[in-house]
Amino acid sequence: MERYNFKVIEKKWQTFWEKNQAFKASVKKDKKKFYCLEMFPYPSGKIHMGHVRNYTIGDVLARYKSMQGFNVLHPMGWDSFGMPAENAAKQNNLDPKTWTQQNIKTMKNQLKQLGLSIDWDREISTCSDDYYKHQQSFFLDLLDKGLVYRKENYVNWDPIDETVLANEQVIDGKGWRSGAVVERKKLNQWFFNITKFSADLLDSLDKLDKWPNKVKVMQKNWIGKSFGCEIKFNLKSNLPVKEIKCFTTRPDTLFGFSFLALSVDHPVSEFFKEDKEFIKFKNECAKTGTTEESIANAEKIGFKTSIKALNPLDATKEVPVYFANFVLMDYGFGAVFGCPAHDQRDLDFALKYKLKVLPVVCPVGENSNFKIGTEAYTGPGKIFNSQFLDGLNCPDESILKTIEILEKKKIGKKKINFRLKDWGVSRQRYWGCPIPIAYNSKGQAIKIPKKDLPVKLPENINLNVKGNPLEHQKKWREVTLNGEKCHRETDTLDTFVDSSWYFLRFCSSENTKEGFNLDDVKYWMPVDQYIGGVEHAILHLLYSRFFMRALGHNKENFVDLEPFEGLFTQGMVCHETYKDNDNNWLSPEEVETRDGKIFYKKNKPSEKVKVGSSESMSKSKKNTIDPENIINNYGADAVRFFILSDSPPEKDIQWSEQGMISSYKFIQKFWLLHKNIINLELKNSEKQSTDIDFFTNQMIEKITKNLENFHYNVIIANLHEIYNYFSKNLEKIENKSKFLSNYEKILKIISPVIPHLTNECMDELKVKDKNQWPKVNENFLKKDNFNVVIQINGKKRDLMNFKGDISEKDLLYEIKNNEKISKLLKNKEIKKSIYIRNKLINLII
RNA sequence: GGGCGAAUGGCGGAAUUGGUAGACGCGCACGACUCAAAAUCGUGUUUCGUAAGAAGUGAGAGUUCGAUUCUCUCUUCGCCCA
Repeated sequence: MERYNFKVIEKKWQTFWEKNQAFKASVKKDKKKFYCLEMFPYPSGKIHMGHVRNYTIGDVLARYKSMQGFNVLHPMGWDSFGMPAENAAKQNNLDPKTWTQQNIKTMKNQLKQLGLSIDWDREISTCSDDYYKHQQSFFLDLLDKGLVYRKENYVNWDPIDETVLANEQVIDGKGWRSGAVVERKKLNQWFFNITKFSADLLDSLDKLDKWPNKVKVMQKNWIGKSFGCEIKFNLKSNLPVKEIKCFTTRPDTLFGFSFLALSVDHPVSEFFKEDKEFIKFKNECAKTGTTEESIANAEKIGFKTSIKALNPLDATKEVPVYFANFVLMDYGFGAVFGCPAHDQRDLDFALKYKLKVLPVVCPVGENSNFKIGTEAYTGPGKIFNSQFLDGLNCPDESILKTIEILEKKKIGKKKINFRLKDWGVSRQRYWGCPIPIAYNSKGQAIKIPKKDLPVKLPENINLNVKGNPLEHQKKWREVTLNGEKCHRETDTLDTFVDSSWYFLRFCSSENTKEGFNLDDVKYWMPVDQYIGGVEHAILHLLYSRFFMRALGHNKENFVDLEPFEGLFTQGMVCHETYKDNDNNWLSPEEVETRDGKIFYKKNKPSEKVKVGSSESMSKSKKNTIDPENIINNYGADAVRFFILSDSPPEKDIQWSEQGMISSYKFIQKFWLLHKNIINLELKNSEKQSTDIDFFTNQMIEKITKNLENFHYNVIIANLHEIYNYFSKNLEKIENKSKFLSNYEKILKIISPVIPHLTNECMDELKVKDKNQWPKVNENFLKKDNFNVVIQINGKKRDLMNFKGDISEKDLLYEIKNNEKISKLLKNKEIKKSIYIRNKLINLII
């Protein structure tokens, strides 16, 4: 019998789909739409297994929804600006554009080999000026709306990459790519005013009921709403500044106030800028970094000033004012009041500088002698040592009551504070979207007129220079605006900007005039199902949510503001890691398994290899498997089948060569089964049992349900069940046409997973409506007979087959004839029986 | 330190308005075919026990006729935030 030649057949169908524009999407107002989107890839060279998993999951869904009659939009594009292109181009003396385009070509070809149902006519690439000119236009719109502004700000500066890093690009105080110790530097930066929408971004999370809870919680924490109070502190000093504002969530601990700590960037620091000791201290602080994490882990240090602060509730008490490294200028007011007894950070500081520690919250079971040692008390209790606040229940009553008092005395007011900061979008890099701004001789920022967009990136320039290569492009920088000589902004936009609206662009990717057409967007948006890695849970998703609001801001009837109605975060693809004796990573190709142990393949075949834990595939650990090799060896259907098989899609999956081979065998086996089926020579006897109808309809129901719930790994198990059932029952077939009509339905319901094989099979069967999801025939879901579990005292004792809906009385009668059960019931009285129709009976004796 | 989640055979995992635990696959064992091997096919595979039977879903308790599923306490692991 002929083997299944996946190379020929997969190519055949991929060509067929392309020629027939099988996946081309267009607006059809009378049809219900389904927008299925997977996070678009960065064109880094070749696709990796993570892409295979992501896009297979999306493709199965897109094909299924299309078969269900939805008008499906399933596009793909390239997140093609970013540092890797610039770095690679530097190394290989190439233009980033050339490098990127080559990669796109390679990866597009690889994706096509997977047989994805993508509308390639809508392909976009963020580094193309067709795309970024609209982004520049949006930038100007947002500027007009007051949602973009420029300010001087401290940034995380990566001295190796010579660029500004976002807080989340700083890990343990080091650059996420270079590993360099991050410094603080003051630069003029462009900001998106994301904090304007803090409250809405937070509150709207509740509406996203098709998002994983985990992601919503992460966003919630990130936005970080806290309820508290802003308090005015009077100062005693010979400086002109007489008061300072603080934000606190614990105003009720005000009587435990023993120092005031300011950020080194606080306006008050202006009066110290000549002070050598202060400058030294400030430089010391610069080493701490700016992330909350690095600040939390760093040793708390302070610089004592001669200023005193008065306790706003009792002006007879004064405390020292410090500058401290743990206070951030961009949270609250850059000043915190220290209450060491009830805050660990404040306590560490107070102990170090020998400041007073007065407890004001007394835990239940303690008395007024309660003392604080080296651990702050943050739990509940009763307020004491606090004059008129004494006796209040902490925290519920005490916080509100204190705010009330402070408001009455006009020294404080209720305030809601967010942790979220505005989004700094300036990057000192070449390979990004140019910011459509120029500066005149006075340094004023002037908008590039929309008619002059795009501001194109200069091409083929020398990248091997210090700092931002664009700064060296004298000619490019020159521009005349309103008759005035100006020079262009040389910073480019953070690439997260590119990906914050690409889903809108897909709706009308061919529109050259606007970024998107409002009617198209109204039809296609929101994305019904968005699929991607959980690593984008915060930034990309939050920025995209911001963009919808920013673009829609002041615009009536824009679209529902949430871009992604459904979100699914898939797990990573993992593989064991291997090292040689010198701790160098080894790739899976360099090792082999013999007698359950792992050895070198080549140079030292008798020496064992150190096997490490299984981790997500990464080039640095060399534990990657190249999808292209796998597709070439086993075919796209087999890869799709395997990548869905072993684990639920939301969890990590373990790459397994054995599993891959067994998936390949399944495709081959199924083809043989198919050939056996179509070659059956049977009469159409009337005798055929309805067994196969039951099987088929139950399978349709099961697979439909599993598709709806993303239980794709269970669908693979269902496919095995289907194979097992058909191969075992082939000989029993008596009515071929009935059999084939069931088989047809089966081919359809498995086609989203293995589309090439099933399309070929359906073609041979001359199936007409291949792209239609079969309906369940309810008659074949209800069985005539049921296996009823017989329990005695809750323990399963036997299984008996009865007609459906048999009465309890009849059933008990039948049970008594059961030898096994009657033995157990002998001389016993049945005190009670619980009967669950068609399922179970439990006899209590 | 806080939040969220998870824990089921040798392994990946399945089963939810509380009702047959271990679907399906991998691995393993035995058998068939073969001079032999691979491939393929068949049978078996939670543990203990020859068996009858008993135990069994991280540990312990609770609710219930009945708990992998619900409640509480604990342990371990993962992720996020600090």
